[in-house]
Amino acid sequence: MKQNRHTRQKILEASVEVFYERGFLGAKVDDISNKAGISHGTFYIYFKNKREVLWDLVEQTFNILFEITEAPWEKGSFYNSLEESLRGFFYVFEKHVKVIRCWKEVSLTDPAFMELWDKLTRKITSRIQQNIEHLMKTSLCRDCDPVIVAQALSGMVEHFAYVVFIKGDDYAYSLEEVVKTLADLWYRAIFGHVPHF
Amino acid sequence: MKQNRHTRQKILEASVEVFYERGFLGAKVDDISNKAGISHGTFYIYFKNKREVLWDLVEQTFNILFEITEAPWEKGSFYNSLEESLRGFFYVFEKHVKVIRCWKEVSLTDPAFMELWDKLTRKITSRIQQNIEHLMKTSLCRDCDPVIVAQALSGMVEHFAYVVFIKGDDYAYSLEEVVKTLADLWYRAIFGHVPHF
Amino acid sequence: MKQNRHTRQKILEASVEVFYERGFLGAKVDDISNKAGISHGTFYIYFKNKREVLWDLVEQTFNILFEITEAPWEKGSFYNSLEESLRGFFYVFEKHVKVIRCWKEVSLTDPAFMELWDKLTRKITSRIQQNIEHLMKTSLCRDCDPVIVAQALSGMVEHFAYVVFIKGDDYAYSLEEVVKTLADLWYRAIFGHVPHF
Amino acid sequence: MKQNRHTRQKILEASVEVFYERGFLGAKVDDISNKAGISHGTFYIYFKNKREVLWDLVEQTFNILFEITEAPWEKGSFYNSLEESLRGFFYVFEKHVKVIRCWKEVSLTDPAFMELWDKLTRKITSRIQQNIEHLMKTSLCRDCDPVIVAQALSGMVEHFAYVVFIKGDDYAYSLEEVVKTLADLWYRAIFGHVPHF
DNA sequence: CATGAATGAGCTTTCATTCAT
DNA sequence: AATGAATGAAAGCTCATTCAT
Repeated sequence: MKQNRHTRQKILEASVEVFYERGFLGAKVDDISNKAGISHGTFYIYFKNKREVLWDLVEQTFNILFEITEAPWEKGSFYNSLEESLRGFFYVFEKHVKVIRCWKEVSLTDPAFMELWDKLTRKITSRIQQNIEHLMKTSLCRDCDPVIVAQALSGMVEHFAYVVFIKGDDYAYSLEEVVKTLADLWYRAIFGHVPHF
Repeated sequence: MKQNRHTRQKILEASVEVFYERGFLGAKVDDISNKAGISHGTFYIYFKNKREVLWDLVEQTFNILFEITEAPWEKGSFYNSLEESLRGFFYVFEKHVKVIRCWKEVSLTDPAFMELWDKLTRKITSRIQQNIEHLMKTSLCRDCDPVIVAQALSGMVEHFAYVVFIKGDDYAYSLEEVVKTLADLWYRAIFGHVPHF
Repeated sequence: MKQNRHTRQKILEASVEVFYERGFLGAKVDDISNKAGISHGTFYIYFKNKREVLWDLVEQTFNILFEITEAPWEKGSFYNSLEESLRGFFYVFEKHVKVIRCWKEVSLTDPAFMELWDKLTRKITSRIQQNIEHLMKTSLCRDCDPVIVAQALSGMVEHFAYVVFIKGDDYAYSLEEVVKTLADLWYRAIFGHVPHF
Repeated sequence: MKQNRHTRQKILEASVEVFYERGFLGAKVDDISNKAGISHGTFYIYFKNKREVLWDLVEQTFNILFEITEAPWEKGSFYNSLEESLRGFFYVFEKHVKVIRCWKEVSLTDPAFMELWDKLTRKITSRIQQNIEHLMKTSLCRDCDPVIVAQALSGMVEHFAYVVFIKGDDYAYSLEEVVKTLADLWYRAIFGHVPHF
């Protein structure tokens, strides 16, 4: 039973690497079992096929990401909360970037994965949107379509995470500086003036 | 000869659709030739394999996108230029979104496609970056790392284009409103105050 | 009509070269029509397929080789006749070596070609055999199985022709010396003593 | 593991037959796997393609043939040694004739196979050549170009082996008589007189 | 006659999946 | 549970041959 769980874990870990190196469609079950140090046939005891493996990985990632979006917004200033949120997002994104990349790859053709991604995205953007709507009500924020703004700002961050963690761009970004700059851009984009700390 | 060009064109057009529906790796040459209304063998008269077809499509798209980034920045106000640029970008992106999606899919595993995408991205962000650096010199813009800002803002737009044109989100965005909102966000993010028209 | 014959000839000539370069099975009709400077379809006006082309070439070669084996044995000494025969054989073999090589290649799997080659071989060896039998009757030749001897000696010559003309061995053979040496070997093998000129 | 070796062996054995029946280029992997009693896919577990199968077979044959040319020349009389050598050669040749035929077929178009054949041929002829040169020094042999003679005599034997084992000529040769006759021809060709036993 | 685009049968090769051990 | 040899469906690709112009 312990062995069981251990082997399953080995397959999951190996899959992350193989999916990342070759892409989901390019990954062969053989690559995975080799990397996991198990025989080809053993793979099929634990998973029906490689899609099930990815589904498992993606569900784990989904749950973690979904959870952090529910973390209560920090009490302090909006700017500090924003910065903290971004820092947290980048931290989790980095840890799961290999799975996320694969998730998005498969979403292009597999509706179930797409659905899950959308669910997460909707959660995130709707939260930002609510925040903006709240700020608009209290007149702190410029008037604009909160849906579009939420989409745009979350997109900006997600896109940046991709660039930083996946492409490993020539320009070596200091993560702290990125967080600070993105928070600045976000803040100003909404409030339309420079924050006074 | 005329027939020639016609068949080649039919293959290219069919490929765009098949690649979009099934993804590049999921697309079979048979699907393409069926959709193009030609026999299996004919495909191979015109292209070595499906990668060559995508390369052809991507090169066309690259050239168009590369060209529009060289269009001189409009004389008028910065805000108007920005809006016009975004409008132009969305227009072209929409026309080529199917190829672009595939391009990015393949870039995950094929360095040549990645290289071409990077070349485009670098061109776009470096242009934005120069613009920001110029604005910073004339003190119109807040002090910040121009590289990160360029990356973030172009990412915001690119990401939005994806959402609008590929996912066809439930929320039916008015393109004009999107352009206006993104221009606003962009403008405020840089200048840190509301534009006076 | 003249055009006709001319085109046919071009195909035959091109085929010889292509068959030689790529082997019969490796030769594509496209290679032949390209080398002949005609269109792909034109080939099929003149020949049913590439086998027919080779058959035509082989028949020509067969007729020439068959004919020279009927040339009357020279009046003079046996040794001189032998030398002259070998010289003649090498001369013709060189001119037709490309076709012959292909002929033998195809004979491995195509009975008709094999049959034709055998017919030639039987003719040649039976002639040698008769010669030997005649010499044996007149007691000039050592006693031995004329069939085996004929086979062996003709084989020796044919094999050498292959080496000289096809492989282009490192060792640059002087054709005259080869003829002389082979005639010597042949002569001594039969008569069992050195010839007195 | 035992199964493993067994299947590989079955493929090799089936290949010999199929290559012989259809020629190398005419042989289909399907023919081989059918004859071996395995599925199509299994073939590719053991060999990359049919060329690799032939290469394996040819290497085995090469090693055996190469080895026997290194067998020390028998102590006794030259004639007896010669006879024994020819007998040995015919014996091995017969066992491997199917592979040899294929080897020569492929050599026409595949340089690697040609190279290996040449290596063998050079070894054989150079050994004969040395033998002749030695005999010439001790004045036992007539003066002649040892290279040409070696080439010619080895060619005579090789050619005969082909005729006897591949074509299965109408004339049923007694192998013993062939060996004796070829030894006679060889001996007299070199020494120029009849041997006294 | 000449053309060359189009065809499709036929072959090669890969790899997810099964199953006897 | 674990193994890994065997399977065969599903692509990929080639090229001899046809046929409308």
